[in-house]
Amino acid sequence: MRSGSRYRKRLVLFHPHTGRRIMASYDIAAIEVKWQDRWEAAAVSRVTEGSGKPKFYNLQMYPYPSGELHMGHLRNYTYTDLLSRYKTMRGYNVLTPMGWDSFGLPAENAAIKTGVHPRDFTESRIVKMKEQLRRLGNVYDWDREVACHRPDYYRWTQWLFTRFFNEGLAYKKDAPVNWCPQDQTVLANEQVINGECERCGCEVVKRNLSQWFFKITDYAQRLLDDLDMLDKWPDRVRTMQRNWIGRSEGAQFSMDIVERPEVSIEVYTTRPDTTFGMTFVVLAPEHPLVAELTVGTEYEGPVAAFVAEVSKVSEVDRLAGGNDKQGMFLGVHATNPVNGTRMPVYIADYVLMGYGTGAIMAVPGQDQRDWDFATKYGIDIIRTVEPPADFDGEAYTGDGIAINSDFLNGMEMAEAKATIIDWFETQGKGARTVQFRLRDWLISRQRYWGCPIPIVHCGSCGAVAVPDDQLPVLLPEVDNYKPEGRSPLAAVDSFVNTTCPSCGGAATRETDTMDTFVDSSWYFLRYTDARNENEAFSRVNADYWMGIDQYIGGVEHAILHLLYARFFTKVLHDMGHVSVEEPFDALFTQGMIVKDGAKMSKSKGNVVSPDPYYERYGADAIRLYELFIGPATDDAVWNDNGVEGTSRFLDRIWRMGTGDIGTLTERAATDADAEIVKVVHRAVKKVTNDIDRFAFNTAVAALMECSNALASWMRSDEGGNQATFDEVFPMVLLVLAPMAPHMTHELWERLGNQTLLATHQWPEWDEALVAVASVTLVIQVNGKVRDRIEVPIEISEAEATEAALASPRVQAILDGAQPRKVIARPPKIVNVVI
RNA sequence: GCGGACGUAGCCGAAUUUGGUAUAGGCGCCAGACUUAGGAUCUGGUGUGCGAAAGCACAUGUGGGUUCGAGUCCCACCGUCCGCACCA
Repeated sequence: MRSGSRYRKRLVLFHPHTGRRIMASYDIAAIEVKWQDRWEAAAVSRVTEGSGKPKFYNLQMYPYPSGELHMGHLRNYTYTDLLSRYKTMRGYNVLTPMGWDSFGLPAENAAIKTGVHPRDFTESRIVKMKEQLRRLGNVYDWDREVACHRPDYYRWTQWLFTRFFNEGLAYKKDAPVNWCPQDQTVLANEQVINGECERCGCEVVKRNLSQWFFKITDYAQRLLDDLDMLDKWPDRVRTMQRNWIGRSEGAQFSMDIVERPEVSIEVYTTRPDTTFGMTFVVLAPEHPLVAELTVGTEYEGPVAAFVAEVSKVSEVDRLAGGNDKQGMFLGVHATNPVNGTRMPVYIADYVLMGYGTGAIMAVPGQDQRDWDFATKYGIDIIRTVEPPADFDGEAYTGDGIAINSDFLNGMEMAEAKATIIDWFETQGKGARTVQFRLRDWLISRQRYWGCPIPIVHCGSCGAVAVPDDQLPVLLPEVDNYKPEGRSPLAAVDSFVNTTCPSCGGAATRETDTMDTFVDSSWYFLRYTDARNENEAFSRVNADYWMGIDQYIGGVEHAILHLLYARFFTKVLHDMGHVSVEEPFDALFTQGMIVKDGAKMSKSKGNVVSPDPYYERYGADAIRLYELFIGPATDDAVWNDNGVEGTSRFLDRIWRMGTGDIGTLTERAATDADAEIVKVVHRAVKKVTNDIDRFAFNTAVAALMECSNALASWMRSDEGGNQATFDEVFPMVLLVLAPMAPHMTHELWERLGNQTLLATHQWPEWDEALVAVASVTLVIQVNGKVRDRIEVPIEISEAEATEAALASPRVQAILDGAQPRKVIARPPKIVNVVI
């Protein structure tokens, strides 16, 4: 890219001979600052709940305050501001707040490196980020700013935690959890991607630790069911959530152990119809019965060794084994409840303790995993579903007729399932059950820069919630931020040692902090009442603004944040704090900006800073290119020349508005004048419809086309009509304003308007002008375009046919012959078939 | 492996509603104008092949199909991306 401001350069350039200023120009920097000040002074985005207008809650996912915005980030911010300004002009009471997801590891890691307090680090970056958002021209209701690291916010995060705790929705338990050795903290399942830490990418290991969980599984069914209501969400995101929740229906039943009559094994299966085909039983290596069944036997030693071996292997490697399944016989047998068959009991690495009962009935005939294991260890295989005649696979998992299954024989899968479950239930041996893949949300973290968990551990009272009047539990100052397997808070004696709020005895504080996804699970509610000192938010305000009419963010949160926030909203609904059950009525997931084949990121070194573009082209041109770069849903490749293009377009609008293009005269309107009015009305309609469907790239294209037409009209020999220009040019400015607010505001003012453009109403188009009187009728012969004629739009089928056949081109091809068939679809097309 | 999305000029992309003018708009490129100069601005051109032109033929990943007509619908394949991945 070239350096130096084009606009500044133009300001000093004049034609050397004529003295005429040869370049339309304006001091873009001065105009930007001027209007940013005006918007602030006019408080265009400060809203109250008491407006008579319909409300519109416009929200983007609040960002981590990194301090450095790059072109990839700006796309998102441009969309939000565009929508904010557009909806305001459309007459809505628009809430567009902004805040900071300001707890988290970057600030803490910086503190470890440089010693600067995470709070100071974070606050300074917030200041920088706000400057950058202002520079882009974005307007927010800053009176509602929230930052989750500030005590006036996390006080209420803690308050919410204690509500969850009191309801039994927050609990502490010992469990094998995901431990990230790099970040020295535990992670939620949702934060482990293919066995790796979502943040740092290093391999996660399992550790048995006592951790805090939120009981999101209590809400699994509702979280699943209500996805159906979210019809303004991308299907993709809903599907991902459905899969993550992972509901399955089946049966649970127990089996007696032949050698140990006092012991029975519970199994869960989604294929109870295949129970007659069960030839062995498998326990997960971590299953509690493993030790019990082998203690004192010859199997005890080898099995213990095997279990130790398996637990050493990371989950990734364990799953990476694919078809090579490792297992071991336990020396005992189980009885198949449906036919009394005696079957060996194994442990195997392919059965997971965390799902179902941690034990399975193995049916190799109908399950490929069981097939693999059975063939490896020489176990019987019985088919109980008749495979299709042409089936040449191993296990057959599809639907079919039950065979070798006694009273199920001849039934199809669904009927067989229902029948056997009824049988289990009447025999009292088992029951119909539902399983979810979703696990409870692990929220404790062994890190400093997060919200302290407001719990006191008392020797006699157990875990006690910190009472409301003692909130917030402030983050203590620490000497060392470095995590060493436990929270840095644990090293602060004055923090740890306290008294029990319940009995007054000596007690210790919980030293873990919360996952930052807890903070972000309710911030949108705080925005509705951000300065409330007595409550997290008032129900009146929350009910006025919720649900969020448009939520914009990255698809990377499809499961994490979006699932947690839905969970929180449902809990708060159930507690009576808010009426809605779903927070986000409409969700839009925008694509990323890609450069050199990767998402822009500091670590990849492919970040494009907006600074030089601000210098040379200004905020409006950047915004416009962010909109124009491609479909909003798709990833887009950054093109250094793109801003040049949108800048040229803006420049043309500017020169048109300041009389530097063509001529305008006072005269009676001509056909060309009438036509340009139509062109503008059509553009207004298209821009409006395109914004409504998030097709910003085509909205910009429509305006470019419109401005090209305007310029040609003004440059034509007869020039443009002043009255016509005065009628249509402001319309163009108005619809361009949400995209390029600075320049349009300036021109709007220079055209003599007293009112602020930002609060002016959106222009209406006249359908009569949008409608076309005549169209091009395409005449095809055998599907190939052979002629085009102008016809009135209301042309009849007969007239169109006649006109087509009268075409000299068609006549020439027909050469006197009769067409076999004529298909007329007036006024668009006639196809003559010969 | 399973599921989903996508594949259009040199590049990014358009073709909304119901199958009906494929390639809008931008970038880039070529030529010209104004110029001491142009990296500004303006004018014209720009899918491929044949042709002086009119025009003709061929082009939406590949191959089939449905249809008067397919970028759009159906089938198979190739490629790219995303999600899930021993969840019983």
